[in-house]
Amino acid sequence: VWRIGQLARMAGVSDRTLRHYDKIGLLTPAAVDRATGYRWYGVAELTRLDRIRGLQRLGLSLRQIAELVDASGADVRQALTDTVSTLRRDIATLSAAVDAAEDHLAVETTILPQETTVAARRLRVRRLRVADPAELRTLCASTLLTWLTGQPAGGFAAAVTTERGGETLVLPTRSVVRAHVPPSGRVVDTGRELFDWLHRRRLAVTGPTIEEHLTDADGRTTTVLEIPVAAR
Amino acid sequence: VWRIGQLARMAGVSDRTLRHYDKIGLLTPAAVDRATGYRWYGVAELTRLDRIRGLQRLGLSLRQIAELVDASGADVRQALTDTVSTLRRDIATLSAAVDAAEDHLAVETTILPQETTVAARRLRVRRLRVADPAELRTLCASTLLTWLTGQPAGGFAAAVTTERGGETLVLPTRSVVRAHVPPSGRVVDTGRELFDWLHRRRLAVTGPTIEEHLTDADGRTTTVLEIPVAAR
DNA sequence: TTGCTCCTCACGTCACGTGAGGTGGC
DNA sequence: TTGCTCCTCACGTCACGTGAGGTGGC
Repeated sequence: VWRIGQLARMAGVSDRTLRHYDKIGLLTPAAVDRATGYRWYGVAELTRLDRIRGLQRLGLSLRQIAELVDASGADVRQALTDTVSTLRRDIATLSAAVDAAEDHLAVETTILPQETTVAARRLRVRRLRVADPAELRTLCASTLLTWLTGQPAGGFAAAVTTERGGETLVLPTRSVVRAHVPPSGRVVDTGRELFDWLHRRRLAVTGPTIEEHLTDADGRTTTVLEIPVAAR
Repeated sequence: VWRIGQLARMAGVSDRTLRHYDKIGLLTPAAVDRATGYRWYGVAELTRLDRIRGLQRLGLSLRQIAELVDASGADVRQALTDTVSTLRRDIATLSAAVDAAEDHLAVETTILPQETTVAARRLRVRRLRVADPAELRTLCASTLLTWLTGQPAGGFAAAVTTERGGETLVLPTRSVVRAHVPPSGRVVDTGRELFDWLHRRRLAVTGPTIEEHLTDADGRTTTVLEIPVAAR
């Protein structure tokens, strides 16, 4: 009684959508002209299409809808409960991106810190005290630890890894925030930006900052900062 | 200096991800062994990968990142501003689905109303007054109009379409809420559920409800209710 | 020799949009 | 004859995940 375009206009969908539903077996025309391939739809198909679109507005996928379109209200409820959880997770993921983007827009920085969990780690270190941040550059071990919770000011505790002697330091599995020092950047500046980043997110420093110096065969070098944190 | 699996572990991504970035030209290995095809990565690639992942956490697509990974902070800001808008729209879409789903879960109903805008429409009608909703069934025109803002109680105004005579009624382009009467349902019950639905969303009725009776060649029939609305 | 790691295809995901190239009905 | 509508492929979208089938290095 209706051709594909008429049904499409009535229901507010595209004809391509109806062909897609036909292809996946979700909405089969009442009849198909053998000679021309024209699809013909009736009231039953309009009703079914309205239900399909209604369920889709509730966030269900076509795969779920295919199982639910002829099911009971109870089955729909069950599926909806699951779907709402999924949707909330998706929203949380997008919201996290928006928050991170707006923070980055607001703060004139180039670092892009990452929150992650790292495995336990055992280090052999030699402890020392540093009077001024400039001294750190002279130490320049591959792995350098500092006990700071913000801007270095006055003397502070530090440690460098060592082959023999020293003491063994065990860092447990922990949440950390990690950032690379940009190619053009200085470690102290990056450290400051990173502490600022933590403060804006109300994260507390829970242990030593690790400063890892990496060098490859081409002599290229980079520095990674890693601060253990906990929500405050 | 590092093989694909080592870089992957350092950066917290899968080796498959690194092969994907190689394929799309986003992150090319420092060297590839001609004989074995093994990919080798150095510090420059680690730095680049960290930036790629950082930009990804801000919601940028790999296509955008490919253009921005070597760009200035200003270019990144511009792209982020655009992306935040897109992300907000996506969040709004998902939130609308969650809201609709939770409403449906809360309310023990089978209708799945749809908000849409419809074009202007011209009808030739004969007006009448109805004493009781039961009379509507006896009128049973293909298009029936009622002036109600909630449950029918006592007499109310109505109209039916007519071939000749009567008056011309012009309905302007308008926002409407539309719902199908379920196969097993009664029109009056569906009307009540639909008015409840409007009230929960704080929508006001702004004109006559249209009750459209559709019949096809197989004699199957359905009824569609359409109420013009405005935000309150 | 045995694990572990690496390699290259190539399909699948989700719901269609968008041509390309051709035909039916008024 | 001219629009309008319909048809069937078939690729593209997004960022990889997941086998299948085979090989390199300790």
